[in-house]
Formats: sequence, structure tokens, C-alpha cells
Amino acid sequence: MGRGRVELKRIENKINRQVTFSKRKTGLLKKAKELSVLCDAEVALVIFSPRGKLFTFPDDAQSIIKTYDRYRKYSNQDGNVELENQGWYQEMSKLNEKYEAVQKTQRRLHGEDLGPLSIKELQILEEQLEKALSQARQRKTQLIIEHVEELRQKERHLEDLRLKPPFQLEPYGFNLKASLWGSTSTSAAGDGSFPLLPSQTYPEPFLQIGYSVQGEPSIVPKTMASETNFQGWFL
Amino acid sequence: MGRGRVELKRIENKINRQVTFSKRKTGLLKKAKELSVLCDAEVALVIFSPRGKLFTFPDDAQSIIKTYDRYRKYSNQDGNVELENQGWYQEMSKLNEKYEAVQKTQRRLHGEDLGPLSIKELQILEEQLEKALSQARQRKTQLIIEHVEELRQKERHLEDLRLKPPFQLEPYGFNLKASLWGSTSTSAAGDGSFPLLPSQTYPEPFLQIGYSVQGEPSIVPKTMASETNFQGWFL
DNA sequence: AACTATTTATAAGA
DNA sequence: TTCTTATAAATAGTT
Repeated sequence: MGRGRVELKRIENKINRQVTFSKRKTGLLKKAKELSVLCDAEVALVIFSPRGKLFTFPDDAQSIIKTYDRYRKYSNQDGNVELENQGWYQEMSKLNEKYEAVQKTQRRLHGEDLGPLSIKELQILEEQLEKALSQARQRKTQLIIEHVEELRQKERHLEDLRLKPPFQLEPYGFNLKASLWGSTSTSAAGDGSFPLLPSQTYPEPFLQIGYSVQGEPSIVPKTMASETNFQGWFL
Repeated sequence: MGRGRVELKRIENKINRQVTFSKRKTGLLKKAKELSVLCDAEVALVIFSPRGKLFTFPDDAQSIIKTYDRYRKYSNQDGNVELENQGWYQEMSKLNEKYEAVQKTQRRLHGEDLGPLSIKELQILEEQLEKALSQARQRKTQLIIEHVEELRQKERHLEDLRLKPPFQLEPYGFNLKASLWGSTSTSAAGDGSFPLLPSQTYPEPFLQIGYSVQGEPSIVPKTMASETNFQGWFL
């Protein structure tokens, strides 16, 4: 790749060698990255320049360690036992493994990387997510109830003020209420229906579900039903 | 370097990815060798294919280990042993922080530790969970459809056998079917109302599912009328 | 560090 | 997988 062929042999000219090193090092790192990204491969590349300077791909120590670890396990042959057993190395290695494991679970809890899961595993994941969703909603409901109660008290207080002292007032309560929801309510209800509820999924049959929960509990599983709807509040 | 540009992004087509891996792996190993020879550099390259196969340059373990050791010493470069561990300590520290952060998120994705979250945060969490749930269900649906198709083919095959050769047969298909669902289907319906997967509950409409998929594709919406409910299949 | 003439690597296709 | 071929990339030698 260039003007003239290159023999596979140490470049004698020092300057030249240095320049070539610099260029090829860049190229090699680039290609290492490409391979890892394009083909989803695990790659670790460590380069020491003739002057002893270090370059790696990837550039974080963690990944290098991880890959080396895997290499060591794979080839099942330990070279340097005394060095391997250094405390930090071991700990780091273990921690790294734990971290990877948690990350993997995490991705699945985000609905990613589901490819390798079996139906049974997906089922379990689904149950976990449902449970979590239910708990999140339950907690939210609780907070909302608290807020509402708070607002009621403020309102009452303001009412008292309005009725008693001759001071001027603003409809303070409305602002408070508005700030409760903030501009957050993106997701579930861009249509402004009811931001807390899974409006895409149950945009309008929502109330019907509510009914059936009471009248016909068998249609909607307990978990999903209970905390999900706030009927009590406006019925 | 080939016909058409390539963006730096995982190749989706599996076959293609495999082929590209093979080619590029060869190229990368070659270039690693060239760099080490031409420029008198110390190079260690470790590659794991997506399938977990190992490739290295150089190919002798001694060299890899040696370079890795040098790498570790280099990272700890500070002379005395006290300080030597500092580099690792910092890495460790960072890793630990990341680990804990991920764990924290994890707990929330499991519906635990929701106390400190605001309504807004709960809202976001809820959306994440809904999305994940939807994706898990989508994937499950896909797998199920694949399984159903598989079963139908087996059934067809068995039917052929029954009609043609004079061999004795067992109702093999039923066993297959049972093993598909396993004894897992606990989940959302502790009350036994709607076990998400209509197995025990709907043992027999099973084949109808197959039919509606083919004969009336519009009943089961592409994305997810399908995700959440399987009604379309037995209505 | 930039520039090119060439060599290499490789994406697609067979 | 391997071979072929058209092209994209890398880079040796030069400025």
C-alpha cells in the first residue's frame, strides 16, 4: 500500500521505522476497532513502540483485563502464577465479572438483547417486569395521594385566608397543581388524556378495564389491575 | 476496501458478519505481524470471534503473557510497590462506582428502593419498564409463532407418515407441545385467570392459532396488539 | 503534517 | 470455504 513493495523485515532506517510505526499503529488500532464493532468480536490489542510507549485497543484497562482473563481461561495454561495472584489483579478481575453480569441483566430489564433467551426465560423476565411495574405504579400512586392531600390542605388554608383577613389572594393552588405534573408527561399521553396511565396500550378501554376488575376480576390479572388504575378517585 | 463503503456499525446479517469477521481477522493478524516485524514493536493481539473462538498474534502463549505482563507493569509505572497499586486502585475504584451505580438502577428496575424517587422519576421508570415489557412480549410472541410453525410442520410430516407407510405411530405431536410450555406458566395470574400463555387454559384452540396467523394475518397486528394480548388468536 | 501513486485489503458475487 | 473482481483504504515515498 504505497509506492513500492515492502519486505517483511525490520526497517533499518531509524527515522523511517519510527514514521512507519506511527502510521501503521494508527491503522492497526483502527482496524482492531472496526473488527470489534462490525463483527461483534472481542478484541484486545496491546502495542509497545520500540521506544517503549504503550498503545492499546480498547483504551480502557478494564476491557484489556477482561479479554486477557478470557484468554487465560480459554487457553487454560497459566504462565506466571506469582504475578497472576497479586491481590489487585484478582479482585479487579472478580469485580469486573460481577459488573459484566449485572450489566447483562440490566440490558434485559431494558428489553434489549433478548435474542438468546428461551420462551421460559422470557416468561420469567416478563413476570419480573410486571412486578416491578406494579410496584413503581403503586409507589407513584402513594406519592400522588400524598400530594393531593397536601394540596387539599393548602386549598383549605387559602380558603380560610380568603374568608377571614382582607388580604388579596391569587389562585395559588392551581400553580402548585400544575407543577406537580410538570412538563414530564411525555410518554403515555401525548394526547393529554391521563399521563400516568398506559394510554397507548389502553387508551380508551381504560375505564372498562376498571369495571371488569371489580365486576370480573378474572379478566385482568391482579397485579396489573390494582395499582394501575385510579378509578377510585374520579368515580 | 471493497465494493461500497462500510459504516462503522455492527453488521446485521449474520452470514455476512461471519464472513467479514473471517476476512478481517486474517487481515488484522497480518498487519499486527507486519507492525511488529517492520517496526520492531512488541504487539499482542487477542481476538475472540462472536462464537467464542480464539485467535492471537503472536500465536504462542508465552509472548502474549509476556506482553500482558509488561502492559500491567507499565500501567503501574511508578517505581515503588506502595504506589504501584495506586493505578489499579483507581481503576478499581472507578469500576466499583460503576458497579454500584448499575446495581442501584438494577434494583429500581426490579421495583425495589423506590422510596427516594420523585413522581417524575417514577414516571420515567414506569415508561422504561413498559417499553421493556413490550419488547419482551414481542420477542416471546415471535418465538411462539416460530414454535407453532415448527409444530405444524412436524404435524404435517407425521400426517404424511400416517397416511403413507404402514408403520405404527404415536401421537407424538402432543408430547412436543407439552414440552414447549413446560411447567413454568405461573406469573401474572395467581388466580389462574389469564396465564399469559394460553397453554393449559386453551389447549385445543392451539391449532387455530396457526390458522389465523396464515389465513388472517391482519387480525394479529404486526407489532403488538400482538405483544400484550393473544386474543386475536382465539377470537 | 500533507500529498499521491501504488499497493493492499476487502465487499460482493460466484 | 475459496476464488475473483471492482473498489475502497492504507500507506511508502515524497514535499
